[in-house]
Amino acid sequence: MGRGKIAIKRIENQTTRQVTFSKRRNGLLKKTHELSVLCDAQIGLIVFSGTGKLCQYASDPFRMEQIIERYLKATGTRIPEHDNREQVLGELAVLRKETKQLQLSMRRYTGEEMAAIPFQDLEQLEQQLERSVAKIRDRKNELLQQQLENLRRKIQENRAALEYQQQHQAQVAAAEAEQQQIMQQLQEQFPFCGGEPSSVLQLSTIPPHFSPYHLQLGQPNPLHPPPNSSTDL
Amino acid sequence: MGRGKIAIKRIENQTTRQVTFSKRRNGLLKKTHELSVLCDAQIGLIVFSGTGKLCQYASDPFRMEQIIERYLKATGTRIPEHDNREQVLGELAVLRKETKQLQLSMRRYTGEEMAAIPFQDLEQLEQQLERSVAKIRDRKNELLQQQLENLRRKIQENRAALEYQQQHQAQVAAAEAEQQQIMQQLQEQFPFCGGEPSSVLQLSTIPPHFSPYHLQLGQPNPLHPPPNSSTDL
DNA sequence: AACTATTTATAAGA
DNA sequence: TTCTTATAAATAGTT
Repeated sequence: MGRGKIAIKRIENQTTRQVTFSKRRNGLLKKTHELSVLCDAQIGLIVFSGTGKLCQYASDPFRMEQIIERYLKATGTRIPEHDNREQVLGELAVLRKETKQLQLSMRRYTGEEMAAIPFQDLEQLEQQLERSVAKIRDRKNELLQQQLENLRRKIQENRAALEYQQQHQAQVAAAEAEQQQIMQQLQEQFPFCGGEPSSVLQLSTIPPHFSPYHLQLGQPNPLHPPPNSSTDL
Repeated sequence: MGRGKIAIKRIENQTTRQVTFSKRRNGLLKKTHELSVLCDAQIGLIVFSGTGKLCQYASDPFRMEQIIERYLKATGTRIPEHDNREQVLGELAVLRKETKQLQLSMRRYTGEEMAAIPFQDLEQLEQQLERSVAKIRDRKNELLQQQLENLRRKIQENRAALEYQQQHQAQVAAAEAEQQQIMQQLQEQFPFCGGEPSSVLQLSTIPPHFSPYHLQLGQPNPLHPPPNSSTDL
């Protein structure tokens, strides 16, 4: 059809080829549509041009995927490597088996389902469980020891702080008593003086090692630990 | 084209529709082929007739699957439910998780990997294991009891058989002795007779309760158990 | 893209 | 389905 007849073989002239492609592609789409409408057919058409451009037709209420799906189903074809299907199914099988095995093991470890286990295996299982229990007891002991150690240390710290405080109070009391005594002696020797001694005199009566710089509250002095601090409980 | 022009809408007459389908389908296939050859295009055509029959065209060096594959790749489409893909992947995820969990449980039951378990859980685990061990011991006992019972029964059977045999032998011996005695007496009283007595006389000397019908070899008589059969061992 | 001479497709009938 | 054939439609080559 046309001014001349042409042979059905690749058109060598690129321009002519592209023009013809354009014209005939439209014709093909039109014919495809007409067939699907006139005869109630489900049609999918996929065209990749020589330059790689895609053009498609799918008869109306459907989409190309549905038609492809129906095609694959009808022909029993699978798109290879469209997914890693085989691989996934393989892993699934392996996992199913593994899970089943594990569940069985667990049931044996919890003492269910023993009817099928022969005596020898029961013996082994028992021994394994005994070993597990032993390990768990060890671990429990370990934890208990740690906790104990923690408590012990805290108690020690508390005691050290307490003892230091007590010692301090005693020394303060001693200092106060000494001061009282001195003041009393002063009053006896100099009854004409007022009740308050000079601050200079008062300060000099406190022993020099009680200056604030020697106090380390809350932390026992590691060089001079209080007595009985390291052996009991 | 043809004797008359027709509107592009579904042909209601079924025969006409099928005839038209056949003609136009051929035309479409021809046009498709021509386009693919003339213009070097990759074309896939899928046609399902109104009656469900499939007809297809794929431009030559290719097969339909390749064209579909290229199409899917080009459009980034996935065929939904082309398999139970989602379902499979879902199961895979679940199984992976389950297996991991089971492996962890197993490791705990075998006493590995306890570093992360708090004391309370260790306690529980220990108790569970103790219960398992108890169950296994029960089961072992059960099996041992069964075995014991089997042995006991066999011994009993053996003893019964043995006793019967002994008793039988004793009675046979007694009968033989009796017979000897009778024969001796006979010979003393009738020295003229030959050494062999009649078979009738011989048979009559065996007690009647030793007929074969009373023998039940291999199964002790439950109504008359042999002495000492139920308390020892 | 539009034109048009010609080829091709096909509707209706057999 | 296939053949026939009048006619509609498609399109090759041209502009």
